Amino acid sequence: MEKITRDFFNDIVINVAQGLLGQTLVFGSHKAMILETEAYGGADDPASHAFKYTTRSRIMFGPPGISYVYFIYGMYHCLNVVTEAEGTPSAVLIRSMKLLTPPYHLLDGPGKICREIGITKNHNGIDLTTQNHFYIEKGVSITKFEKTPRIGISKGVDKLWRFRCIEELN
DNA sequence: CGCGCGATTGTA
DNA sequence: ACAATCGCGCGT
Repeated sequence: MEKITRDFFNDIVINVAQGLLGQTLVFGSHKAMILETEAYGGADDPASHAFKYTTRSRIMFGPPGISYVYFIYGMYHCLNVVTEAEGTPSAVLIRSMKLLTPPYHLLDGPGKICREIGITKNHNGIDLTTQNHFYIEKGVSITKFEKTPRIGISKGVDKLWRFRCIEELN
């Protein structure tokens, strides 16, 4: 299959968030189709970790195509992919996927995704465009998806930056 | 160094 | 509606 290149991620974050729907995440022996994403920006987005530059968010200020994995609520990890040019902070949070490898079920929620396939902070800062065990490959074309406010945030609720496939959800 | 909170989830 | 659970970010 065809690995997605840096050019794809070097685009405005909402384009990448939409474009990732239907693509396939490869992580070791696991494969899964991306069904739901959220876009997070920089100084213009108070909901984003990159609203300010910190030791944690600095990865979002770096080059596109790099993984951003953070630990939250004392027990969950969340997987993102950095987008836009270096110096323009943004990332796409992967919220739900359908496993294409056993046990083939729906991974509905960013914490569940990382728990099930074993993504941790050890996988933070990895260049997904140069790896052979952790990358995103071209999947199916998605036409029907909805745009809604992002989940679990208190600021920036006005932005419709959550993208979710309408079918495929079973 | 101490403290409050969070891009979540499972249970009640 | 709420507890679990702890690293991060910020103030002192």
